[in-house]
Formats: sequence, structure tokens, C-alpha cells
Amino acid sequence: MDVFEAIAEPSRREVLDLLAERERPAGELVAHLHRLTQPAVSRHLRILREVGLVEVRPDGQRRIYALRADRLMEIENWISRYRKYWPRHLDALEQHLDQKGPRE
Amino acid sequence: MDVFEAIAEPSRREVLDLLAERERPAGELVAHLHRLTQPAVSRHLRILREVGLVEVRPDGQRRIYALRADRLMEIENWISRYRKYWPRHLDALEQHLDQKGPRE
DNA sequence: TTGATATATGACTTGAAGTGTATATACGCC
DNA sequence: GGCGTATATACACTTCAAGTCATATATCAA
Repeated sequence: MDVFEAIAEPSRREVLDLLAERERPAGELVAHLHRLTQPAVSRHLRILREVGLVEVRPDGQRRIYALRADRLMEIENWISRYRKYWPRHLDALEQHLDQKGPRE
Repeated sequence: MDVFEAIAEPSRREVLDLLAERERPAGELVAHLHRLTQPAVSRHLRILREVGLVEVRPDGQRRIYALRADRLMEIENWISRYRKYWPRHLDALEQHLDQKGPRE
């Protein structure tokens, strides 16, 4: 399983979104993904761990999961070559710049 | 099948990469993806068509496939929220800017 | 019309992903 | 130690994607 496959799964993207806000113990993730059972979430976390998109830190009986966003650059690097084909007014790069202000 | 799943398949990314250079007839794509049989490639093309990542134009007995890169913005929109977590010296946005020169 | 080429589809098989139930492991507390 | 909680793993099962081979469809050329 590679990063592309890992993020193809909606529940796993949801996990990453949750971890983007802050690191969380596994149980908290299970609570948010209430459609899935605890083992199912645990399995998704294993996959995210294996591809390096999250890292785990033990905290007593809990396991704290944290995002490792740098692994997403593999996606970014691939997709970046397509930006030039996008309509300019929807170019996320431009939006990003507008958001941050020129040359922050 | 959604866009995330569509690009999770390496052969399909390869097709998109080929179509990023120029539009091509199906047979040319089959020739490049020499590991796959013609029906296999045709099936991938169908999937890419269904999610809107490519479009087809008949040309006699051939079918010319062309990229529709704007559908990749679905990926971009999701991934963009993670940019701020990347190490700055590897920030693809910065690279992109450096490449184009400031405020083209 | 007949035959060759280009592409798509159908039937089928195989393998892997995803899920739930049940169980194991690990830790904290008493 | 024994119990409860938190998390991971094992197993069985289902579903579906992806591949091949064979065939259908469409177009061109003669």
C-alpha cells in the first residue's frame, strides 16, 4: 500500500483531517468515525502508520496518533505538474497567495 | 469510483502523465503501457472517463484521449490544507514561485 | 461486401481491501 | 494478583477491482 492508495479511502482521509487539527488518542478517532467499529479504525490507523502518514506515541494505555503531513508531498509532487492546466481563477496557488498576502 | 481512487492506480497515473504531454489515441497509450493488454488499458481509460479525468473524441476508427486536469482540483483542494505543515524548504509552493519568478 | 485495424465489452478468475465478532495484549488501578 | 480500560490482532466473510481471453462493434480500405 502506498500513499496514493492510503488516501483513497474516505475514512482514512477523515482521520488525517482530524489529526490535522491536533494529535489525538486512538479512542477519540474511533469516537469520531462512529460508523466504524474500533477494530476497523485500528486497522486504518495501522495502514496510515505503515505508509508514514501518521506516527504513534504511547501514553500509558493510550496511543496518541499524530499527523506526518510531509508524506503528503508525494501526492503534491505528482499533482503539481498539472497546475498549469487549471483555469487561472481557480488556481489554488493563487488562492493560497491571496490568503497569505503577497510574499509573506 | 471517485477521483482519489482513480489516481491511486499507478497505470492510470501513467496514462494521465502521458496525456499531460499531449492528447493521444488509445492505441498509443496501449503501446506505452506495454505491461498491460489492450483490454486492460481500455478499462482504465473507461474509469478515467467516468470520473471525468479524461475526455474522448472519435477520429475515424481511433479514439483520441485528452486530459481534463481540472478534475484534479478535487485532490488539490483536499491536500492544500496540509501545506502549512510541510517543512518550508521543501514547500512546493515556494518551489513553484521560485520557478516562475516572483509575481509573474 | 470482405477483410484488416482500432477500440470496447463480456465472462470469468484471482487477489486484496474492508468490515464485524471475538480474542489477545498492554497498562493502570485497587 | 485481579479487574477494567484502551488498543491491536486473528479469523471468517463479502465485496470489488483488476487482469486475461474471447468476442463484439465500428471504421477504413480495397
